[in-house]
Amino acid sequence: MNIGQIANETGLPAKTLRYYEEIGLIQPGRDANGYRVFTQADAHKLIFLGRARALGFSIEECRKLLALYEDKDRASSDVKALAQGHLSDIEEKIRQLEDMRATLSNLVDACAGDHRPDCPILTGLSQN
Amino acid sequence: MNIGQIANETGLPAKTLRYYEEIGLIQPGRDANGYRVFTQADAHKLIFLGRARALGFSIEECRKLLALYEDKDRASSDVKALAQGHLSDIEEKIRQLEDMRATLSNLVDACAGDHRPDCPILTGLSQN
DNA sequence: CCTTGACCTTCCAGTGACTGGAACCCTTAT
DNA sequence: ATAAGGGTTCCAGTCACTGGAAGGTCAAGG
Repeated sequence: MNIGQIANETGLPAKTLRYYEEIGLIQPGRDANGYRVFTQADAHKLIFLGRARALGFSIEECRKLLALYEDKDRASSDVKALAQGHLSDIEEKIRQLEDMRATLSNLVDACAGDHRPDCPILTGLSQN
Repeated sequence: MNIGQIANETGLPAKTLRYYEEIGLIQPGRDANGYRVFTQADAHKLIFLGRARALGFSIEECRKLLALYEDKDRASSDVKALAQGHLSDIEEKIRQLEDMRATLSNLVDACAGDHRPDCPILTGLSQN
């Protein structure tokens, strides 16, 4: 399959597939005309990658997940540790965003939002 | 004040202050020796910026906030609109992260995490 | 007077994970 | 012959810094 077809099948942009090859996540073959040739195994791998990325795993984490996935002798504890680490990261980010939301929504609620210049949002950002 | 002192006072790294000058957020003066000279007004502005950045406003949003802050004829509705837009972004990000957390924590919970290779996390990422 | 150390300066490169665009090649249909 | 719709490479840009190199400035100590 050519890059366009695999892009369709996996939902990943062709640009991304080229990038993944460049950084060594995938190794598609080449046709006589220089076009990349993707197998069904590549498609499978790419769907795996797409899912992992959608769960917020970094590329390097994806690389490790892929290695574990392909290592039939892995210990599931290794996978679990990686996933739990990432889960902690996500939870930390959620906490930070919730802090921001709390502060910001207080400021927004306090602001009249009319034609007058007085604004608790601005004074909240500048004061104290 | 020199850059080091202002960095101390505002909690922002000197590198960041130079960057903020480069992109036109601040315009410190210069001493005869070429050193940047910061006033108390600069410090005030930088603290404002630091707070806005800590609330997740982008640099461009900060630029607008600063302009509104310095425009004594602004309408508070303009500030509120900006802040509400950002608040929506934050809430959207929280939603996405919570989705990730839900999926990921299901997978993690399903994984035994022992020496055996069977791993619901990997199968969850690869299947269907 | 010289040196040391702590400042400061500029400029360049790298981060992560793509994304856009230019310039060009290949294939098929008209 | 040409046009459309694939594909290729390579370079630049994104965002908000951050690290580092090479060098200038300043105050204190020997």
